[in-house]
Amino acid sequence: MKKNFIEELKWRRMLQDSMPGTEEQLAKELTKGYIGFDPTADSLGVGNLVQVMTLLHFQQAGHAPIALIGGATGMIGDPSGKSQERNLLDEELLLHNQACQKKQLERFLDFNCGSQSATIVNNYDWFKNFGFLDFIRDVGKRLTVNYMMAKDSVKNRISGDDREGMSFTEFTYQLIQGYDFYFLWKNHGVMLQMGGSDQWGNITTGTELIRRMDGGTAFALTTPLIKKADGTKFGKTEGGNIWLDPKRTSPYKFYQFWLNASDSDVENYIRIFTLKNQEEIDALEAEHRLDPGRRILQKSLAEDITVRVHSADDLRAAQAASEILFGKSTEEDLKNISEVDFLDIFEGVPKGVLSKSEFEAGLPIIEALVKPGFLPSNGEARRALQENSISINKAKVTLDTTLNVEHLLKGKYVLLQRGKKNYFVVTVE
RNA sequence: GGGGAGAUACUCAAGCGGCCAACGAGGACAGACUGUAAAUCUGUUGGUGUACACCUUCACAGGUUCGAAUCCUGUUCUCCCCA
Repeated sequence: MKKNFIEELKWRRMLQDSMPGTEEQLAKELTKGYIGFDPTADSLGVGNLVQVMTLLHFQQAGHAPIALIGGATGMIGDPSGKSQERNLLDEELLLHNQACQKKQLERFLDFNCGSQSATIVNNYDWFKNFGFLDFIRDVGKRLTVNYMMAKDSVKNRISGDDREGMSFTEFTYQLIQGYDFYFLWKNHGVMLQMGGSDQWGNITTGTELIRRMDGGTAFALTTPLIKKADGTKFGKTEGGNIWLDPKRTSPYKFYQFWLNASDSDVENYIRIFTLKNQEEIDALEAEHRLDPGRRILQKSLAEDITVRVHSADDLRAAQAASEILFGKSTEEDLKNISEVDFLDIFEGVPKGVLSKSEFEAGLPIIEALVKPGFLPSNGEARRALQENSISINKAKVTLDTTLNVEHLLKGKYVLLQRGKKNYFVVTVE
């Protein structure tokens, strides 16, 4: 039985807004719908995952999803939600990024299931030979500047307190994106564009163009922007973005990111980022409330999504690593694991080197912290020690500690740690 | 082109010529408490030595002074108003 797309999004809290008639259109026939992705990086981030999941639900509801890679629009930069002009990207980089993102999308969407198969298009294909004069004549003529100025993305940039002004290039962005929709509608029969709620203005420019150029009808649907309870931006940590690419964000960090979701956020996340159905989620939430400390929801969220994005093996490794790093493990446990496991667990952890000779002579703790590059200065190291925040091989140490060969794990590693979460592996050679 | 305001550490933002490594707020980090949370409390937040010390910092370059983030000159940049 096919799911009802709109209903599905609603209970998952993924529906912000849709144009009248959208639901009827979807009920009527197999519909093609698309979402645009920005190829500004060679990997999608967790922020993009909302859109990926939207496409996945769309496909599961019996429709055909299209991912549009914004090769052309990426060169311009979407002004929505930004107060500063974007740096432009060159063509070669865009193509590389696009190829990488495509691979990631393939992990979610089914690209080979007949009429519902997912497809990927690149708007660079139809823009690269579209001349400027042709464009302003055929497209630019259709919309008034007044209409374009009324969009929030533009208004915020030319008025408002922290306005920065905006270049003509960015001003035309909505026309380019609008034309994408027209092009897909005209040539591929695409009836629906979806996106985050910040895209509403750009999407409706598309439906407006379709109406004015060909008198056609098309639909729009947006998902809410994910907000965290503390008001900070979703998908970013102090360390930067959380990416799907394991080379950028290790599966361990990825797992930890979800596991660390706050109680107030996780109820949204589990609806949005997993395919668990309503009953499963209700049951998990009930269990979670009985004992929030066990973090049932966070765990099942993190497991589900880590397996989907990475693999079951990566999940196991991440869990094992978490157990060692955060569980009640001791120096004994560290000594007992194999070298392979050790390296595996600390794969994503920063590393440094010390020479064997100075180690054998006995190394004052401060030097051991600073020399390999774990802490930036002696003062910092001293402070950290006074705070009682430094551990060697999971055991707290004090200022007067001296490191020697007895501290070595497997004969050549030392695990430095500041606080609960900051680890550093020193290799002695 | 004319006039005005400004440039201080991660960010915002105080700073009578000496008591300024520089108030305060936010952020970040750590400790206690916890659930690897939230909230709360506490501490830290230029470098070296740790004791009062010394060194490098308040856009840049000079100058005045026993002494300058603080005064003067020039340079660069930013913002605002008028044309």
